[in-house]
Amino acid sequence: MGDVELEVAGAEPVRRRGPETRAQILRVAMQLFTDKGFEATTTRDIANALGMNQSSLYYHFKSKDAIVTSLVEQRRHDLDEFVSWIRAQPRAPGLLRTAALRWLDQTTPEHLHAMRLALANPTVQQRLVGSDLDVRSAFDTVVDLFVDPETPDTEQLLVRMVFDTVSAALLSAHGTAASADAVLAAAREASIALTERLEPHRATHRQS
Amino acid sequence: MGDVELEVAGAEPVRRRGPETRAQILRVAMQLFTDKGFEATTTRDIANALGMNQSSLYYHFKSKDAIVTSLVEQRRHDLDEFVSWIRAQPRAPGLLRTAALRWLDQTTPEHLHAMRLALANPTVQQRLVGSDLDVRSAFDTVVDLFVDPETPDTEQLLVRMVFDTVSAALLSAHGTAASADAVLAAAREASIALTERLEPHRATHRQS
DNA sequence: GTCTATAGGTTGATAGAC
DNA sequence: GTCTATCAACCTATAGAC
Repeated sequence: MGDVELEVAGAEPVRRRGPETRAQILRVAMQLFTDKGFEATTTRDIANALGMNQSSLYYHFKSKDAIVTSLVEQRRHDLDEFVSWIRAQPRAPGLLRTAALRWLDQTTPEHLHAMRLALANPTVQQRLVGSDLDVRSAFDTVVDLFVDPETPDTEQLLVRMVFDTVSAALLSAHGTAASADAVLAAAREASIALTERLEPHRATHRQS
Repeated sequence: MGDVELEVAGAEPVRRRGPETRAQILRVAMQLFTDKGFEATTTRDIANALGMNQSSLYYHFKSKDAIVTSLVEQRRHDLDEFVSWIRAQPRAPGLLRTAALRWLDQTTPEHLHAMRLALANPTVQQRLVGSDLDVRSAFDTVVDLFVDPETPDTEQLLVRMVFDTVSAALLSAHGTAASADAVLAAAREASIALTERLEPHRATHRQS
């Protein structure tokens, strides 16, 4: 394989490493895991990108798994906050769109990185199913707010898709020159279009 | 890791293997690559699922890579057919939706399997970029029919998303009990909702 | 904190008998 | 066609010096 030794930090192998080596490892690992995938990225790759020895990583993390895990934790935390917020909202017509748009508004560039990482590593996510870091299970509770057991499967799925428009946009944008802003704007349009279909009775008043 | 030795064929390790061993290998490999990912699936996994020896695979395929490659080829072929069809269509208003729905109509269960495989193995797809089997490049030519260089990035991305609704639906459906039909129905709804936004002047006449 | 050295375990692939 | 045997390569992780 043409292993082209991806440039990671923007600079050469990081020469001067600040006091927060741990954070730098995470930054580099995030990039490599996203570009080459978790399994295809070796601990040597990460260490080399930082100009350090492979074994030195193990002073900061107890295993390769602990590195991804740490990366996922942050994302799971943000998600939990969103879930709390939405559970606290009164159920009102139009809440689906309101919630979806809020989810989009609070999506930072870091969130986008995290989503790219998740998209690039489905196996890692799958391995975390059932654990504290299971991302999908958090969304389940959100979806349940808008759906009851009698709701047709197709509609249940559409509700999920409303909250997954950012991932969908990232998927379609992959390999193109689309900016982060374009991705978010497209996701917003998609969320609006989908909710329009799920909550057609609108366009009149907006709740404060 | 709790390697639970996934049941693949529905039956125990395939006892009687027909004359088309090659096809069986492909079937099993498709399933394993989708469930565990290409890198995490060993040639031993594949062989065991078929009740044969690891080295025997190399009589039918020259390498592990050749197995995935063969899997991707079929999908690329179907895509090319769709591209030819759409290029032959006259450009008319509403073509975007017409094309998207046709794309959905011709989506067979096998296509869904192939898309699941692709979603589960982003790294494999990336490795194929630029080659004959690059799937995304085929879509580029489709998207170009509906977009010119001056089109805003956001709209370009939305057009891509119109053709990616099946992948998006599969992504959201992952881990749920949604059937293939529900996935396709949701994808259809999404395509309609998105094209409604991109081609708002409709709902009047439909071209024959 | 970072290094050298190395253990211990897999993995993809080949050689050759049957 | 399938098997046994085997290998070289590579990877994660640990031990211990500095």
